[in-house]
Amino acid sequence: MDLSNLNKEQREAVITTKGPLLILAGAGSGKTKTLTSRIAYLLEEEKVSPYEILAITFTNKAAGEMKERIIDLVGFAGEKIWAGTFHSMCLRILRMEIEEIGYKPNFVIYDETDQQSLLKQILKEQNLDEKSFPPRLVANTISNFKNELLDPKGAKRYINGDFIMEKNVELYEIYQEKLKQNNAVDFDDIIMLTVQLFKANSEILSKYQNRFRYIFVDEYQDTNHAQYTLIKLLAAKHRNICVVGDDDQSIYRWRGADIQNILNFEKDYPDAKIVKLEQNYRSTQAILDAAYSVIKFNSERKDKRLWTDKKGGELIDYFTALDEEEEAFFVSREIKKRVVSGENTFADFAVLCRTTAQFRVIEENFIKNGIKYQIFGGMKFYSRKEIKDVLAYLKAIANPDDRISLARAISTPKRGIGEASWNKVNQYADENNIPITLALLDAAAASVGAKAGKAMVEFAEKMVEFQALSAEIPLHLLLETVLEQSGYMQMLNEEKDVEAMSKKENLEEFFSIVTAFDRDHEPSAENLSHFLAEVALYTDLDNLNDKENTVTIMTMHGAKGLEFPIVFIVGMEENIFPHARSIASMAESEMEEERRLCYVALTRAKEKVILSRSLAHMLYGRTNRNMPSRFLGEIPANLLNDLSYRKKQNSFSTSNGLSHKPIQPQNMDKAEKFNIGDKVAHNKWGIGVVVGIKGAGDDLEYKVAFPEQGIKTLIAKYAPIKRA
DNA sequence: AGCTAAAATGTTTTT
DNA sequence: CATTTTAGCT
Repeated sequence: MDLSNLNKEQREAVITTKGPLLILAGAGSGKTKTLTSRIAYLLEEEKVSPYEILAITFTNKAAGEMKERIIDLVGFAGEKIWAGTFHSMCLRILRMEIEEIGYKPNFVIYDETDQQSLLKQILKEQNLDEKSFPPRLVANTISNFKNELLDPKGAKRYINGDFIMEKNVELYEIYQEKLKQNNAVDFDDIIMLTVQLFKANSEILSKYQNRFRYIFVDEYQDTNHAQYTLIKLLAAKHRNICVVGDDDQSIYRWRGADIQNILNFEKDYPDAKIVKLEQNYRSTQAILDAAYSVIKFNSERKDKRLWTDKKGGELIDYFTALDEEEEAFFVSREIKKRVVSGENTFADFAVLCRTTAQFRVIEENFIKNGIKYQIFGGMKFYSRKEIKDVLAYLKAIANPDDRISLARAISTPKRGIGEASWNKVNQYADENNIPITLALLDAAAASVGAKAGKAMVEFAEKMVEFQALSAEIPLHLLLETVLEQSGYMQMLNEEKDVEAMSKKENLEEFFSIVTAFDRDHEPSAENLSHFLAEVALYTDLDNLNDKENTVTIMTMHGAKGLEFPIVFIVGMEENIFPHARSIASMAESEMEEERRLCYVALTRAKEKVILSRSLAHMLYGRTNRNMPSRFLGEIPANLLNDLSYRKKQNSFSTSNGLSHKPIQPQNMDKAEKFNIGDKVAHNKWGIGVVVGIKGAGDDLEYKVAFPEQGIKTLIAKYAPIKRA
């Protein structure tokens, strides 16, 4: 196999096929290329079967891309490797083996909303009020336990006489029982239960240990204890484990990621080989210098510095706006300028935000300015109300024990069944130890009122019918039947507002997703569960479409592993970035995580970074004023280019009176006048001839004929053209 | 039970 | 400011 396109370190990583290997890969150091080459090398040179390879990536999209690249290198065999996220891999195992630990194979996955509903219900039953036990916090505590592989028993050790913690552990215990009763698992269970399964049954563990002779884990710095243990168990037999990571890019410690996993790799595997990839192929020297100048303020890191052949590069632009509207306008203007001049296309840009709440202003401004964009993160498609409603039906069909989904389905549309009646049937089911569906059919015996009782029986009978259908007819037909016969469609048709219209559109889209699934799956109960699991693990990051010519708007977290020619980072303000919570926490470690996030954001850029902030900021209906982000101050002034037209102004002296002056275009003074027939030189397209002139002043446009590209329309004030 | 209107509350980051 | 939760009414 030809390895000549790899550098020395990359090649070393590729040909070290036996034993533990740690690849410390800096941002943009060709990590994916190295990983895919290494897998291709195993397949081609060492004749390893693709079935023996497990590759764990951070998103399903990354897994798909990795597979594609491997297929490019070695052909169809690449299709057969196991590649996916921790969650998708564990789910695949659980689907086959979960009965071993007392769940049924048709289990469903609870998302945060389902989790929240369950917790609220438990709090009510326990007479604990939500003020002292905010469900969010309880869920968080439980999540932390699970990430540490602590079951309720194990969690007791952490009470230490703390009343709140004691209650939290009690709640955890009940929550876990209820999940099992509902035959449901939450996100963290997916990992924890797989570990429990492996620990409970050595035969099953051996099966997978034997199978996976070669294991890869990407983004190892962001694995938590449960994931770490899982990999350690799986790799124990063959010990051919290759992990890739960068401590400077660890940005998920808030959800349990443990940096020690990467730092202790050498302790876990004393014979580990370590390869460092420090040459950066992505960014210019200016960007790397800026990124380094920020990250070097962290004390909790191994010092290292990326280098590149791409000397120089453009300075980091920096703009101060009056308010977020103007900040968004600035972004639009900069993008438009470069697109109209022909230097870039929309797809070259990303706008990175610290929080999803910042998306809206940007989005609205993009719409106003006709900038095409895609948004990743924020409100997910599958968490929309109408989608969650139909999913509740499907989940209850797949798993009749799922009372959370059943409760949602039974009350949408309204059937005259209220909380009181619902509680009665639940109690009746528990007391007689019968499935909830049977209890519903026997509503009268549960002493539910006549009207509500009749509705319950009707509902339950329908659900039983749907269940029978689910194994026989394709999903899209099942969906259609459910929407019709449950009265859901009728309910939507009666709502005549705009909302209802958009709900219907979303359901249409869901319908086509389901139809697409049907194309390569036979109707069966298993495939319904399979579909629901796919939906549960779906993130819109997986849908990132780089073929569309659009600007990408996303969080900095979402941008991990991606790259763009030009990156905007908006909201460079204290309290936004770094986030107010990490400032308030006083823990230096939280600030260091923000700083790593800044490092990740900066190193996404290939050619240019454009930072911005605004002087006034709206939060909860009040105007706030934030200081410039400390990270701005950490970038040396000689790397920054201040674009602000009011740069001499003090940040706090601009309260009132300042009107929105139009922003002056940067190269106004340079704009030359041309006539038809003049020869002009364009930065990107070379020499062309002016063949048309339209408009005047700021709107002056030239039509220029280029030999290669044909006739292009250029806005005079932005176009990078000179007389030739 | 279920609607409407008033009141309260809240934002990191995500598999 | 938005969105969600609750109280009060029918």
